[in-house]
Amino acid sequence: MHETAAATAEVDNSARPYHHGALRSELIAESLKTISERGVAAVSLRQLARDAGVTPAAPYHHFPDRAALFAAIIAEGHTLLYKRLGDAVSVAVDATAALRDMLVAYARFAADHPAHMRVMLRPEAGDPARHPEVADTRAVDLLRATVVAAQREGALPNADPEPWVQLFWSLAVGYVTLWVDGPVEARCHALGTTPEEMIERVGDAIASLLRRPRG
Amino acid sequence: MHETAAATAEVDNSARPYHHGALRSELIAESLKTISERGVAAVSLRQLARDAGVTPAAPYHHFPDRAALFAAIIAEGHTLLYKRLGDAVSVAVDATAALRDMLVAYARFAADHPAHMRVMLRPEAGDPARHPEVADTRAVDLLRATVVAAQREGALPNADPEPWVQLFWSLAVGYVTLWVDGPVEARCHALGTTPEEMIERVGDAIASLLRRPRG
DNA sequence: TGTACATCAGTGAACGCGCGTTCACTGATGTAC
DNA sequence: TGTACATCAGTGAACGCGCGTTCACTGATGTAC
Repeated sequence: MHETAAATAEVDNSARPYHHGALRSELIAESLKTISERGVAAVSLRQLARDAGVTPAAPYHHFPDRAALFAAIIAEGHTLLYKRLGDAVSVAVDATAALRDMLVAYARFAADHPAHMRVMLRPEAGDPARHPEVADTRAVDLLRATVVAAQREGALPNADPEPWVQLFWSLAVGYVTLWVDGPVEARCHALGTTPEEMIERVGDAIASLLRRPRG
Repeated sequence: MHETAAATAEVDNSARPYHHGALRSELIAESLKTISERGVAAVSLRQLARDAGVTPAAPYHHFPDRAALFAAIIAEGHTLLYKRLGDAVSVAVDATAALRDMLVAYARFAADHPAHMRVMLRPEAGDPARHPEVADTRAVDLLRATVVAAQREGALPNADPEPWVQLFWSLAVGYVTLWVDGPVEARCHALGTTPEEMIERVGDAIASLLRRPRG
């Protein structure tokens, strides 16, 4: 076993190809792992290079600087999130249900991709001035369309949709902010529930207001 | 003028007392300035010491480590915020108005104390495990009392108040998250309004739902 | 199918930097008698 | 009122560290003919 292990280690070392082959995607994967475990601030290109078994200068062939890495993660996050929200809207029975389900889908996205979410909540990490893809508006455009649909259905007043857009957007962002690094986890535990269940109830609460019978 | 300035500089140097006199509060003040201008990550005890004209070791007589500084800022922020929310509640005509005005007051607090707000949105910076004052519940307790009052007034359904507490809390946190480092400023500008005005409209929107005539 | 060559994606060493924190110390302050 | 002494809040030097980034380089890959 000893010789075999030594031989294997030797072979592994000599067999390591000069070109990594998928360094860019591995750097992103390592970043996400670090962010989940120790936060955005703990990410360094040198550490990522070490994790990938590569020289400190190698990442610079894929990302011009640290902010570019974060910008790539944010862009990827926007695409994943937009997909989730689109799926939620497409199966909803009406616009009120769509708004409720978008909220829940947003929180589930955060639960399934906490590292993406953490970076998305710190857009300045991606240097938006130099990386405009950080300011992706697809999700909020979809939200606006859904708000307008709710207005047409009479669930929301027929006034300027923008305050409603801002309301639902803020609600989703606030919930995940309080969840990923804040007190929601502990609070839900103290209340005998879970963050996953709590966001459903919050969604039910706001939906109940939209559906309230009125004269 | 030359000699005077030189003399003054000399006097200033020799007149500088061995004891600073108010180092702790100056360190906090310098932190807040740095956070407003360059973000939480830019704060370092060495730089603060330099700003205060003091040796790098001096701050350690007031804060055992960097996290303790942030914990102190968070605690101060909680007290300032709680005062604002209490004032808002105390002048509101009914519970619906109180909920609306708490939301607006929360946003105004963030506008007036952006540095406090930024740190409060990153509770992990204050190492909550070692500094329990970071998890201050006065604001959310006041919110819960107001939600219960709204239920008594018939503005909200008489069910579990906690989802409503979570809803208003998330709404406030989300709005300021999107404001202090996010896209709300640019978005409001594009819409021909301001973040200060937008939060009023969001407050009106949610209040209109609570007041909606119903049969 | 073979070869020349451009390009790509690594290496390895080095740069300068600022950071958090500790240490033994000392000047200034305040308190007990 | 004066003095001894404990305590407080500074000094200045040093520690080890990891970071982002740049540089001249070279091995591997892929493409045009």
